Amino acid sequence: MPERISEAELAVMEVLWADAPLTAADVAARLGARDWSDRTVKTMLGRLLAKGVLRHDEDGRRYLYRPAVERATYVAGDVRRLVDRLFGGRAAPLVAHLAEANGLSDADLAELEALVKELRA
Amino acid sequence: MPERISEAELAVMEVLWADAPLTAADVAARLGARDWSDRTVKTMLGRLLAKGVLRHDEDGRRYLYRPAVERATYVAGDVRRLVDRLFGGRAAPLVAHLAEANGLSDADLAELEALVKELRA
DNA sequence: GCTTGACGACTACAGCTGTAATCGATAGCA
DNA sequence: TGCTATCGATTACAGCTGTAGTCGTCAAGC
Repeated sequence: MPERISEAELAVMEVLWADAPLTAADVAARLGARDWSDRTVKTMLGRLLAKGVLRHDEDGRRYLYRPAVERATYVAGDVRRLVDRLFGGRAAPLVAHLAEANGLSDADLAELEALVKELRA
Repeated sequence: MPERISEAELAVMEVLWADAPLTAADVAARLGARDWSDRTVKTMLGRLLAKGVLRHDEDGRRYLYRPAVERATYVAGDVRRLVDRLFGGRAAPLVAHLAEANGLSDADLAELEALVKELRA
């Protein structure tokens, strides 16, 4: 059962995937670009705890937060949802789409060629 | 400005991308698997009209609905959002992820190899 | 010791989403 | 011509999301 993480919640997760454990204040500080009130950050942390994708340990009177799911796990779930929703559950058409949409540079293609070669070996 | 389409709304769009124009009743009939009340289908159609992704023409006392955006356009936008959100805006890491996550079968890899070869030519 | 500031818990509220119900007009059948 | 089934328009309502504000407590400085 892959827990859904919303857009704003994801920003918080990214901070903690990059560095953990952190206090709520630390997280807020590292979300400078978003310019949220620290109240808002607290709300996000609370919701993420409720969803089970964050853990917290007591540190005196406050909490230290850290991810309870790995980024790769979340990413995999999200990609799978996209593939299921829009490409009939098959990855190959998505790759074809990326290629056709000019989403792949020459360098990407070279890299991809090497990757394919390796996987087929 | 790519209009967001929710999960349930997408089901309605898929019906109309597959065959249009259709009446509300037709759409409801083709959503059998979802088993929605036709009220619900009407709500979806109304919201999709408001979002500008559907058009309707009058047909006597009722409407005939058809898409105002192509499926490929919507898919491209959605894929781009995913790539931006989780892969730093670069498509190659997504492809690598798909490969590593065993999302690609042997047949997919063969197909992909041919595709890469063609694109690099 | 008393005050103030930090912290977590709880509450708020509007917009979106899923899932409908109700209302008013009308078209077709009896 | 009057009743009923149908259609679109409007309204409902709970849960999620973005974005906070309020409250009670406790710790640290004065």
